Amino acid sequence: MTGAPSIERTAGTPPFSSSKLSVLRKHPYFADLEPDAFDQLCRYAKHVTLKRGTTIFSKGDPGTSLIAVISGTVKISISSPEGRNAILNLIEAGEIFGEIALLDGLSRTADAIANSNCELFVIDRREFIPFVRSQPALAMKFIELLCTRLRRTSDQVEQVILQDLPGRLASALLRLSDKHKSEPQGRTISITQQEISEMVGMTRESINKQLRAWAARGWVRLEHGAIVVLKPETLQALVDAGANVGE
Amino acid sequence: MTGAPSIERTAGTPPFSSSKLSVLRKHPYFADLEPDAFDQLCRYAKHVTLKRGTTIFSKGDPGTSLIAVISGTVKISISSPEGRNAILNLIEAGEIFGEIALLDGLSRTADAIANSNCELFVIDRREFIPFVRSQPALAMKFIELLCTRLRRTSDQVEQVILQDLPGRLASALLRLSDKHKSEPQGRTISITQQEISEMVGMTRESINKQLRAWAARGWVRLEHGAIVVLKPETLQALVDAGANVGE
DNA sequence: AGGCAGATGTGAATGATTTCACAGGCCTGT
DNA sequence: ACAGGCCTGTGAAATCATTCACATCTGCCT
Repeated sequence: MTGAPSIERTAGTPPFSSSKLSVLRKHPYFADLEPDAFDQLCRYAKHVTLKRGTTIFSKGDPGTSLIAVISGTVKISISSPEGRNAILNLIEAGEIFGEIALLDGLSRTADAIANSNCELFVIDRREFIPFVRSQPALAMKFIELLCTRLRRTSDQVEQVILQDLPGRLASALLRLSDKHKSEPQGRTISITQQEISEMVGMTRESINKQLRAWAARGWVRLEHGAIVVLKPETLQALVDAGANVGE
Repeated sequence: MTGAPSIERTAGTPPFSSSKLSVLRKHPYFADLEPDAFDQLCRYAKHVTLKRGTTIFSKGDPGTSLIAVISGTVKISISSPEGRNAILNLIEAGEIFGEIALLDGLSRTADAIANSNCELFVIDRREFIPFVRSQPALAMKFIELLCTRLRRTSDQVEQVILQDLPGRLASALLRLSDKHKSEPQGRTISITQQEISEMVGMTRESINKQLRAWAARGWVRLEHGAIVVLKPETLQALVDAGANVGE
């Protein structure tokens, strides 16, 4: 919604603090990469900081870069002509996105928007492709990444087609809470009900009513801008059952 | 629904007629592979023939093989506990499937069932993985394949969430008819309405009513077990509009 | 402290799809 | 040639989710 040009064409900030790299270093995509290779990769990257709401790229843009999130979260979404929109994924610190267009050279399949203030690393295709050739292990890493994405997206199709509102909502909550389960705040998910509704593909009102019904039974607790999953097993059972078995 | 064991564990038929390979050879995945490499790949393959309805593998199975379709079509689908099921893809002669589990070594994400009598080539992971290492270009091919699949699946999510029945049906018809547009029978799609309903994720009855409405306007023609798309541009316009603009 | 923007909570009316219950048609196997 | 099994066609009733129209509530900015 901003009139700003795509991030990919703005000037980068060549030097960057190496401490920021630890977020990436820890992540599975890069963890078992040789130190040299990793450093070289970082040398190619542009460091970018941007404010919540900034468009990073839009569906249909020629996509020539891979982007890593250093801090903040990025929303991958699609919107219809009538203004409805669907959130396909939320990318958090340490994760990367934009790999499809990078790898096949075609246009971006969705919009990417900063969902909070963000710091990113942007790696251009021109520098990246030759680099991959010099590091065959990296190609394998990307194959794994693509497989993971494909599994996740297939799952989404499955759920949207086969499950009803309770099932879809439950599995969205479980997926989101699993992402953070090892962290101090436990199973608290920081997200608005509006955002959940766009991930699940149903209206905010419907989501709200379902969440309150579950809150009344003690399965979740609702906070302002957050949801705490209290009974993950119960929600999981709901997903496995496939439909309203006492929603 | 058959009690037969998974295809992957049945004995193959080592020798096979080389003429059958031309179906594969023509396809983009293998077209620009060196002849030697291609021949070697085929030597690893088991040739299997099976009848309509046979289960090739099921969701959750350990997936250790890549499968190429020589003739017939294979249905990739998922079913819910209540018996609803969703068709994710139809694989036709010359195409391959099962690559996700092959590449990441995890379990199969969906069921694969012979949708007609089929001839297949089955390549085992044990033989395949070393082969990929000896042919780095092949890894790139698989990255492309995965990207294609990911684009297609993302599109599906987008449509199921953002489009209504007419939009989803129209785009399913267009996708199916595009696959065969270069063939003699033109835009005739051989498929039952039941199958379409499972691809689109709505009931057969709803699909039937919509199709008849379009047939009355001359946008499609319905035959027994087939649909002819007469006005692809009109259907495309319907998809682009995003919703009922005179469905 | 005031006020606005974004987030949440609710009910009634509306609308889209599903469910259910059939009927006829077409093809295939025997 | 006939029987049974998939396909297709249709309408009425029931269900689920959306839309619409508000009322709070919270936090933040000034």
